[in-house]
Amino acid sequence: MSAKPSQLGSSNAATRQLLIEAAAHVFAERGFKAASVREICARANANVAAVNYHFGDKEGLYAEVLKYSLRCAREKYPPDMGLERDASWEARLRAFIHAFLLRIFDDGPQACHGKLLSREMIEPTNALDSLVEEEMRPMAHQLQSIVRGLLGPDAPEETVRRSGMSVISQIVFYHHCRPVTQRLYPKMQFSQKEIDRLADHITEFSLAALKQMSRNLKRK
Amino acid sequence: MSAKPSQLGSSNAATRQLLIEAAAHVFAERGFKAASVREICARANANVAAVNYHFGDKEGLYAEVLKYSLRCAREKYPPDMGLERDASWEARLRAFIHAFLLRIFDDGPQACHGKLLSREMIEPTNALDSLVEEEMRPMAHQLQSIVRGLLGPDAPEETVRRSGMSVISQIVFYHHCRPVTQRLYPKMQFSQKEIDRLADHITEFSLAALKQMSRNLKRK
Amino acid sequence: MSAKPSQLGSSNAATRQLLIEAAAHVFAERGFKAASVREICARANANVAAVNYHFGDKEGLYAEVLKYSLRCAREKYPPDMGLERDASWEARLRAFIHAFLLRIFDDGPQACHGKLLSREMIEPTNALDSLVEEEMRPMAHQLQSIVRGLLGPDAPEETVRRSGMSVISQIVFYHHCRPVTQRLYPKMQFSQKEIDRLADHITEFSLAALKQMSRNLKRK
Amino acid sequence: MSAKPSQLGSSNAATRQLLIEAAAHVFAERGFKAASVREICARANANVAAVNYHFGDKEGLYAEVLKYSLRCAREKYPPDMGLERDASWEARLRAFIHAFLLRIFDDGPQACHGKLLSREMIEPTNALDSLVEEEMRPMAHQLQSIVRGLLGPDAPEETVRRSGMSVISQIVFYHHCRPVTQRLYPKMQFSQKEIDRLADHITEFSLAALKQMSRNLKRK
DNA sequence: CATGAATGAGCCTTCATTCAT
DNA sequence: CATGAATGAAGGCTCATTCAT
Repeated sequence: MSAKPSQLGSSNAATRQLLIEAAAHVFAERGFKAASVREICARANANVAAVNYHFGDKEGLYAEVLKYSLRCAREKYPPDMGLERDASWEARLRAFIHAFLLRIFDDGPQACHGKLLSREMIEPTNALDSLVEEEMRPMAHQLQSIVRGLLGPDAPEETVRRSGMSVISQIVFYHHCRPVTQRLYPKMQFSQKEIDRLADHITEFSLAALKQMSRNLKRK
Repeated sequence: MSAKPSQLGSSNAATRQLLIEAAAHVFAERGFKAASVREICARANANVAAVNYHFGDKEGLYAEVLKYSLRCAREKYPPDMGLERDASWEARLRAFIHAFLLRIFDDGPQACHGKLLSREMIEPTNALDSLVEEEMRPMAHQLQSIVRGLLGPDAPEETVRRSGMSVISQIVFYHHCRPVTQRLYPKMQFSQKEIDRLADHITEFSLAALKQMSRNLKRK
Repeated sequence: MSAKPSQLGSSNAATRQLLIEAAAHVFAERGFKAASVREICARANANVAAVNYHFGDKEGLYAEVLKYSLRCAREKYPPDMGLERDASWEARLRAFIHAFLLRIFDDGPQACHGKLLSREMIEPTNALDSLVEEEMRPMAHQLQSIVRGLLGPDAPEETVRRSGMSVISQIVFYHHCRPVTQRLYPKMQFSQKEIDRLADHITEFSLAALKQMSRNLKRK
Repeated sequence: MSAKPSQLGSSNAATRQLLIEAAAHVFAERGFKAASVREICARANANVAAVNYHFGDKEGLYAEVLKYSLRCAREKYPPDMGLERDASWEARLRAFIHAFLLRIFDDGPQACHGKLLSREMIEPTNALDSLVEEEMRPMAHQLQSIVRGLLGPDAPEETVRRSGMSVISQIVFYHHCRPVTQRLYPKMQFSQKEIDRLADHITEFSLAALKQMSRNLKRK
């Protein structure tokens, strides 16, 4: 309830958490190098030395931020996407796309998952390795099984893999290239509704492609 | 008369150019903030004060680098892509995709256009506005005319626009998410041949989607 | 009832002692300023705040370390050096030199007396005053009485005092200038045997000087 | 004439020199670790960044200080000590002792050679290696030839070496243990006159020892 | 009583920039 | 015109110390 967390009993964990959330914001906004420990601590109402005390150094804090950001994203958008067991491939694809879009565009004050990942793409840190294994590979598998379901059992593995990437690329694009798309089409806003429409389009485009490709495969 | 004459008479312009090329490299590799004027000058065999002398300040140099990088990319990969006037839409799409991929993956010492753009996506500078108008909007128009050619005249404008983005997203993806794809599939190398195959897949996927969508439109 | 009980009942005094011994080592190795309370506490398996709790502050700990180090040295090398009452002046001189050498080169884990004193020479603290009175003055008197015994009753007081310092200086030298002597003569090791030989030489040199000076005095 | 050296043409070299002299003082007074770049720069009327600009870092400055301090000592107290070629061994010994004492007690504002060396004894840095080779080994040789001259050709090499150290130790002692001697004998001041008397005593003591030892050798 | 958490001053270093030459 | 020298702000980090528990 008070501004200074030191009055609460759990001030240790509380300060730690505040630091992580503040850092997520600052790292997302400025990048690792340009982010300053001082700014992060100021946002968290903590002392300059708090980062070194709790996380060893700036890098340690960053690693913790990435972990936390991933955990948040997973909790908020669980990998099964709340689908029924017997959902059709089409429904699964739509759900996957929709959930991924939401996850990536979530700028909630606690995570900034999308922005942090975008920065990892440009300047990968050691944290990326585990991130790929823990988060991205499972999702890639999930998507590939959907794609295979749609392409049929005769599709070569490579086609499945590449088509999966074609689907994901469309999702990621709107986040990554937002500065360009917003300049190209200023009317475009990423409201909840717009994201829904986006999901519709990506699903439609991808389904069309996959169905047609499936048909092409049978023809051969 | 001085002890250290600047090699040649044209050293002024030459130094300027060397600075820009060195800076392109460093900005691409480290980002604007983390790039240091000292490193740039060292690479260009120039004095520490040279940047401020030639470009006013670090930002001025950065703007010049972006301009130069765009100019290089345009010269190397001209917008018409060397197509004949009467080429089919399919051929045009393939050419567009292929040229774009090449352009984005060109890490030539003089440009680093792809990496610089990637960084602009995450932290847009003032330079992005003109970049969008001069480079991206024309390309977007070009692509949209191709897409419209494939979707047919009845397709709503928005569908054309979004489908264009679906095509571009697939191209951009492999560059932007390279750190992830390389970790997911370590065998994947972006050799010339691989880029060709990539272009084939993106073209195939996109054509399949567009044709199927065109069919869907007619059915209605 | 607490989760981490402090091992034993006597942990208070035990921790104190552990701190002193750890501090002796660290202060000797790094010097007062460069020694960090954290390192000392870590070596003593104690909390960071333990130093301030037990000794007020870093300086308080240091003072206690010096006291302890002196006490240890005294116990191990008692001032009478185990000589018989009726030993000759020559024997006394030899015993004094030998005992002093041993004391100064003792790097036992509990004392580091020599190194600590060396540092006091360079940056005297308040503790030095009492150290001089309690330790050095008695030893100086002891040595001077030996020297007077050898120089004879006619020797002026100042000659006695200075000759005493000439003796002590030879002893101290090998400890203080060890880094240099070891570089000059790499073979030189301060084994027990070597220290014995050292004592022999210093005794021989000093006795020769004192006898000759005594003869010179009588001649006048 | 002005406080700010930037008005002089040679401000670069001037600032450098001022920094070295200020640093010599501060390093001698506080030791390497405890000395602060800020204090050094303040004393030299220079900016905090000046040290890094001129010497790379604190260690670089320290190395330069040691070099400079050695050069000063050499210029002021040249190794030949201004003796005539045919001087007797006794005269040479006296000159050596006197010159060494002066050198070690010189607290001139430019060098602080003695104090810096004392600190090197306690915490040797990389610089000590070359210092030993360039300065101490030549002096040790010089002294040993004098000692051999006095002990005669029959003296074993080791006796010569150790006797040399016995001489040097007496010289060094008064500087190194000054805090103790001054507390033991507060009247003792290291005025020019006192240093002369010190030289007399050390010479007398050493000559007495060497002559007596030479006699002992012959007797055998 | 004894301690884990938190503090703020201080450290060295790097930086883009400016100035006199 | 072009540059080497110098600047001061800001960076991350370590430190001895304090305080509530």
